[in-house]
Amino acid sequence: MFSIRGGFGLSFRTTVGKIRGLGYRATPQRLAVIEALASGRHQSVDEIQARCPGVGIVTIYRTLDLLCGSGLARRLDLGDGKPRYELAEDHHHHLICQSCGAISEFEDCPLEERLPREASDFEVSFHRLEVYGLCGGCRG
Amino acid sequence: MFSIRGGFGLSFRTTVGKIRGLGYRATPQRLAVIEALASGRHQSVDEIQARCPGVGIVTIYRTLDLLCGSGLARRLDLGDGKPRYELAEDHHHHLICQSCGAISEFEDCPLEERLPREASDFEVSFHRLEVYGLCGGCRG
DNA sequence: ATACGTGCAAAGTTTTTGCATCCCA
DNA sequence: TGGGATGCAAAAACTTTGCACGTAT
Repeated sequence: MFSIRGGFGLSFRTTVGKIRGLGYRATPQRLAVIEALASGRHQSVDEIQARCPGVGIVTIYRTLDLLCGSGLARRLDLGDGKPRYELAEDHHHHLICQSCGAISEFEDCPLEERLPREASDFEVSFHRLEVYGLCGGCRG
Repeated sequence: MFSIRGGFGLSFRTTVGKIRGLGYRATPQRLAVIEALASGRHQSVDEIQARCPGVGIVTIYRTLDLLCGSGLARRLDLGDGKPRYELAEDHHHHLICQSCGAISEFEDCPLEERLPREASDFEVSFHRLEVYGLCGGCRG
């Protein structure tokens, strides 16, 4: 029922490893959700479900909660109202076109160790950055 | 019914002005929503509604859509699943404690003109940054 | 055996839509 | 007065919960 093919990326393997390390079972349904997340960025619940045939929507929600609660995945709001999910390991940020809604990514984080001084009383774990504007196509 | 008191901040006035400039009517309900937004940051729909007695929830949703669609307000996801709204003019970023959920802000944006080179084909309009970690109280 | 996980169905929330009424430019 | 705006009720969409059955250790 759940054919698990080979050739996953790093994110998939490390995420599965961490799930086990945390004491959770790596069930076929969970593997399917993680594989779905590993195979594309910023996916909505719909898109994740479409990549997990045979897995109930309730299990998908519970797995996403589990992953987000463990810090292995994160939920994003990219402006269209739908929550989107990504594996946490994959650090990058988003460019969102306000005209056509296209989402692209960029890898080189402009923050690095540049986080605010005011945050001195705050132990930074991770951050999230989204840049909005107009993509090449929409600028015309 | 809608008592509009004086003494608003800049955000309130400029937002109302822009609403009019865009050709929309500045109705009492819209003013109430804008006033609510101007009086606190990152508020949920519930909180906004509580500050707008007498305004129907449908109107609140429609006004938030109008404001976000016009770029006068923005929706945020600060990790707790509830959408939150803020006036766009007020540029700042958030620190979110992963333990207690407390949200604080910081004003000095570490990005400024530091936005990515890859974005050269992208006309930046604004950005959003959220920093997650542990607040002073939760670090112990 | 036992505790964890899944799925169905139902309940709960949140958000959107249809439509009649209201009201300001 | 005429089109924009509001509000109610209903519908739709989204998410969570209860519970019985499965399934790995």
